[in-house]
Amino acid sequence: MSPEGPLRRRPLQARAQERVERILDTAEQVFAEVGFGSATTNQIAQQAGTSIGSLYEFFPNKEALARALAERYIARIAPVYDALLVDEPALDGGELINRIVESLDRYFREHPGAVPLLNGRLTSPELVAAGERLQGALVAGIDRLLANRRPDVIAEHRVTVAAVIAEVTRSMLMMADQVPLSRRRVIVRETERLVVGYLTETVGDPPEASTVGRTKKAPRTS
Amino acid sequence: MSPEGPLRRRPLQARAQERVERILDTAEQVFAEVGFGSATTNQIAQQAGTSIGSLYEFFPNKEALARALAERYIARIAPVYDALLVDEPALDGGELINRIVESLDRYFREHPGAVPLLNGRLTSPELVAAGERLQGALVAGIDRLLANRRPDVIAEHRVTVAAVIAEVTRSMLMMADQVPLSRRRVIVRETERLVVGYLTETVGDPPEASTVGRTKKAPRTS
DNA sequence: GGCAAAACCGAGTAACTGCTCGGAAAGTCT
DNA sequence: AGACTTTCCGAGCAGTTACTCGGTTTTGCC
Repeated sequence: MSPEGPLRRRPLQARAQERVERILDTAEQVFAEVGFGSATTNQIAQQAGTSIGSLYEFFPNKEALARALAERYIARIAPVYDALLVDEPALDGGELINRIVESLDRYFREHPGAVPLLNGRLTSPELVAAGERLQGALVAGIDRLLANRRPDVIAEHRVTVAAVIAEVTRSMLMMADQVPLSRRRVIVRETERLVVGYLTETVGDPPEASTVGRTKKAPRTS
Repeated sequence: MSPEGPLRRRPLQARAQERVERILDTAEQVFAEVGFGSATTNQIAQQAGTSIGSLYEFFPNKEALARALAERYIARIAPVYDALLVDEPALDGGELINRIVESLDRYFREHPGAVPLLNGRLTSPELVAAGERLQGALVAGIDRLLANRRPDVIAEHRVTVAAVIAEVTRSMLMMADQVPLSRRRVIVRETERLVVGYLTETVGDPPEASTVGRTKKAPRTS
């Protein structure tokens, strides 16, 4: 689709590869700080401890920086998403939710660089698109899990529920990322409650394994 | 706090006032499209059908555009928030939630210009700060409502719950804003379910009016 | 060591940016 | 109409930006 790849020339030597990584790290940070538009390539190069010449040796232009950054994000995070979204029959619904939410939280805690991709504050269209693709993968994965566990729910409703869960999880985790660590745990737990409560309310699915006798129906809101 | 107001000179004649409004409208649009950093004052002026000279006649600099925009947002939306957050004893919990969510949704539908303030995609620090102030008001308001209705919940937990509800509502409404109108209604209804389900799960509060005898406690998860 | 390819550098350039300024035009008042 | 204020304009200035290019240094290989 894109006329040219993000890299003008592929770095062959280890030194150059490290340099490219360092440039991307810095770009990530600077973009997050001042936005894509206000970020300057000169500053990025300098802050990365290299020269603009070297930067442009590998990246054809400023936008390519964002594109390469997006690709790096996706490459790093995609496996995590995939692993997250395989069903594990041993777990009940609530435990499954806990696993998903907490795994995502742990990932973002350990890789804070991936946060900007989902917090919506990005300005480069490339990065925004990458974030949306990722979120789409999360929706699809949750939808698959739901289909597995709740074949009775009709597909149309199911995809809505999946989208809601994905969005809420994303938004809450981004919120958790902006508070001190002690509070972060609280928010993560609230996220789990939120999703569980929502599922109970919509799909009538209690987090416990099977029906325990409580036959409370979801309210008819017509 | 701010050394100078956002306007260099206040427009006195009607023509000038309209011009200022048109400049702000355009700035809003351009900021949303390309971000604050990449937006150029020349382009904003031209797209607003005026000249840079006129733009700088009223706005001392580019940042002042963002500041004025933020003030306009706040001035427009604050009354809505205030009206939203007064308790109405006639309504039960679920109805109250519905009122809040649907009023907010209606406001954003009728005033799409206010959306950027809360969707997090803004780049100017001024606008981000304004959005956060607004969100803070929502949290405080919900907290007040909760305190009214549920004096048994301890304050610390209550403010957490309020923050979660505010964040989730915000995030869902922003999501609703990006889909076609028919789907939008669906998302709004899901938002209500989400909040109701969450309240049931955490505070043990059913949307119905008062205690009906069920003394189910909030789950002890520690 | 010799040599070619890869990597690195940073002063320089063309283009663009935010913003000014002097003057023309439109509005208001008497 | 005349005088004064407000509004409008856009060429142009000083500073900045993305990006180039010629040359130097480093690396890999014989």
